[in-house]
Amino acid sequence: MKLTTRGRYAVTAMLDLALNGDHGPISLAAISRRQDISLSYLEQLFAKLRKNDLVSSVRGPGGGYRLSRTSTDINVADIISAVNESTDSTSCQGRGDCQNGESCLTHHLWDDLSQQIHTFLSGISLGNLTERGEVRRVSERQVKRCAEDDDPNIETVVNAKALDL
Amino acid sequence: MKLTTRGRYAVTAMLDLALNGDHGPISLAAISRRQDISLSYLEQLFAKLRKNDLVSSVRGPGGGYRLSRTSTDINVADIISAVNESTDSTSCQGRGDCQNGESCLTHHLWDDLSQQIHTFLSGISLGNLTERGEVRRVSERQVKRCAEDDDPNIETVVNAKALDL
DNA sequence: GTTTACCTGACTAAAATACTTGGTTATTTA
DNA sequence: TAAATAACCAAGTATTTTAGTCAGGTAAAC
Repeated sequence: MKLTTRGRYAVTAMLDLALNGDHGPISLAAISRRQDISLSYLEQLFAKLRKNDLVSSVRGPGGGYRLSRTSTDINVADIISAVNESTDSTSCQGRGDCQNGESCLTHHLWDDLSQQIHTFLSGISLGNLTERGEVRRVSERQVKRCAEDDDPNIETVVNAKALDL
Repeated sequence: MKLTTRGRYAVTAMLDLALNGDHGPISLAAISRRQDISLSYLEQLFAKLRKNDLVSSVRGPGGGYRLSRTSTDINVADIISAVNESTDSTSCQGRGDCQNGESCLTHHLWDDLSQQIHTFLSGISLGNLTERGEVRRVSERQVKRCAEDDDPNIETVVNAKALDL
C-alpha cells in the first residue's frame, strides 16, 4: 500500500461518479471539468479502474463510466490499489529476499503495516463518503459551477476560470 | 501523511539504532553496512531526524548517533513525518483552498484519512518492533554477517580498532 | 455516416527519490 | 600535535514516478 496524490485523484474521480452517476453514465470530460483533473490523466486512471472491475464503460454519444457495483460495495483501498498496481512498495515484491536472498529488517514490519492500513481503508466505502455533509456541500457547489458553464468549448472555459479569479 | 520507501528507509535505520545502540553511539557507516543503505542518503535522513529531536549525535572517533529517547517513546509516525517534512501531501497545505479558493472534494476526506493513519502509526513504537521475534532473528543475522565481513575494501580501510570490537 | 467518447501508445516536463562527490569541522587516540 | 574518525554540509546527478500532452485509433448512438 502506497499513499500518494495519484490515489487521491482516483478516489476523487470515483467519488464524483458516486455522487453524480445516478442517472446514466458520466463522461470523463464532465469529471475533468468538475474536479480539475486533466482528461488524459483520467483516461489512464480509468483504464486501471476498469481492469480492476471497479467501473464499467459505455461507448458512444451519451456514454461514459458508471460504478460496476453499488457505492457501498467499493472501498477506498480497492481504488488506491487499482491505480498503483504496477508499482510495488516493497523492493522484493513480497518474495522476502530483499537483502542477500533473505528478508530485510523491515520486510515483515512493512508487510504488516501495509496490511493494517489496507484493512483500515477497506472499511471506508464510497457510500460512506457520499453520506458526509461536507462532501455533499462541496459536490453541490461543483455541479452548480459546471452547470453555469454553458460554453461548450472546454479550453475557453478553463481560460475563463484562470483569468477571472 | 505520505507512505513511500523513504519512510521505510528511515524506520529501518532507526530500528537498527534501537536494536544495536545499547552500548554507546552507532555510526552511520555501521548502519549503512548492516542495512544496505547508502551512507550519504543516511546522512540526509539523519539530518532531519536530528532536527526533529529523534536522535542525538556524537562527533569524532567512536561517535555516531543514539536515540534521543527510549525506544518505547519513539513511534513510527514520528519517524515518517520527520523525513517527509518538506513535502506536503495536500496541494493546499491545509489551507483548504485547493479548488478556486474553496476546498476540493477529497480535501476533508484526505485530511481525515491522514489523521487516522497517523494515529494508527503513532501507536507503534520502536520498542514494540524490537520485541518481535522475526525482527530479532533478522537483526542477529545482520550483526553476524557484518562481524564476519573482514573484507578490507568496503569503503575506507578497516583498521585494527574497528576490527577488534 | 457523422458525432461522441472510450481507448491506446508514445512521448514529455517536472518533481521526488536515491544516491554521489567533495568537502569542513569536531573529537579522540596514538 | 598529527592522524584518524565520523558527524556535518552543499551541490550535483541518475533514475523513477507523476501528471500531463498529443496523435491517433475504435465502438456505439443518433
